[in-house]
Amino acid sequence: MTRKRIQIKKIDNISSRQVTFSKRRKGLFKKAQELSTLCDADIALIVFSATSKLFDYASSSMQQVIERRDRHSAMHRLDRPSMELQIESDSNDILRKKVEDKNHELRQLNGEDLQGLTLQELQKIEENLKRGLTNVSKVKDEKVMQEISNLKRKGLELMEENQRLKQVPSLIQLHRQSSESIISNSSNLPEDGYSDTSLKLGLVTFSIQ
Amino acid sequence: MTRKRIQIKKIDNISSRQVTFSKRRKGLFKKAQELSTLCDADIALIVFSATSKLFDYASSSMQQVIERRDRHSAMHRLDRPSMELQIESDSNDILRKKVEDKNHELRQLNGEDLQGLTLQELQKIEENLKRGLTNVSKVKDEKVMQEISNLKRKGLELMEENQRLKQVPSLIQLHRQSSESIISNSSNLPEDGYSDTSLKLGLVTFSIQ
DNA sequence: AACTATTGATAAAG
DNA sequence: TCTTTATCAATAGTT
Repeated sequence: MTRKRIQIKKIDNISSRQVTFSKRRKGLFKKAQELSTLCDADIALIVFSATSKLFDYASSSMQQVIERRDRHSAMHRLDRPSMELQIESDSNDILRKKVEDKNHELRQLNGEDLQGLTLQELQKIEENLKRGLTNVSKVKDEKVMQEISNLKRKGLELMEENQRLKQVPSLIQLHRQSSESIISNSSNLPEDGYSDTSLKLGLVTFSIQ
Repeated sequence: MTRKRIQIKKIDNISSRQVTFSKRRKGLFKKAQELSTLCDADIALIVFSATSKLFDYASSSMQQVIERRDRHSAMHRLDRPSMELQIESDSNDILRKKVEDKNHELRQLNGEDLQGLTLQELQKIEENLKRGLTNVSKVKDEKVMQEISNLKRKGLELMEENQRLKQVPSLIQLHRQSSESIISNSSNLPEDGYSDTSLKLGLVTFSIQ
């Protein structure tokens, strides 16, 4: 694919075959991961080199993808599949079906997989979405209003606290003036007030989320 | 990779995600085959689309590659948790959990079970619903417009049919006047026209759904 | 392992 | 989906 176009047939030269294997293997795994990420696909890739080295990748879990494929093949084949796995996971299949059904429902609520639905069905989904949106918006708005009133209340409390604190320094001065020896004791009240304020500031910060 | 570089993250737009999936899937399978041919590698590739469609490729046989990998893993596992646990990862309990999670998600999209969510989480759900609603409405509107144009076309056809039928009675009268004995015979043509019309009316009713 | 000329893959648009 | 086109990405051959 570059300096010169190459034919897609086994590379004779061993070392260049190995080099090409390294380069292309890297590219292949990258592409697999990209496809998985971009398109939300579930992918498993297994590569054995000519020298029997194993390289593999799975977007979720290898075992899971392989089992999923086994089930898929079994479901879509009317002849005789290897029934070992089928017996083993019979009850699971029902649950898997449920999960897939729910996923399908969720995708439809996101506007996917809608082809083939009747106008009635589409309208039903649309109505459900509108109802859900109304409900969610209502809850959200309530929470917003609650947050706002919380913040306002806390703001008010802080302002009141500040007012009180502004009056404290003069109090200290009064104490100082009246008795120099009691300074260490008289600081009890002001310090309590201060730590209480910082606690409230902490609450505000926390509740903003 | 082309008109513009893209980020490797899930593609939001549904249709372009599907288009990209088709293109890249094709490319990925081609690369896998090329690597297998060029470097004599044994390769298995399994891809499930987001809609659970299966695509797979194996240079030899899928089962063979998978078994080879199992053997390989078995030989090289120094810490493997005895793959029973891996299979177990999809057992009933986990699947039940998945079903319940999906149900919870669906309820939340309907505006239930929202207490305890943060403002951010609520907003995220709200956004998802809006996006879904937009997508669903778009599909529905397209379908509505299609239905309308279908009905218009059928209406036109019926009008044309009516025009033709209106000209038939005079034809009958002409026949009556010329020969009283042929009345039963001459009614063949008009009756065919009539039954054809009612068939079309039936189709219209049917297609309104 | 690095480089780079070239082909290949593909995003966007129709 | 298919085609076309402009670009970006992968990589064959080379050092």
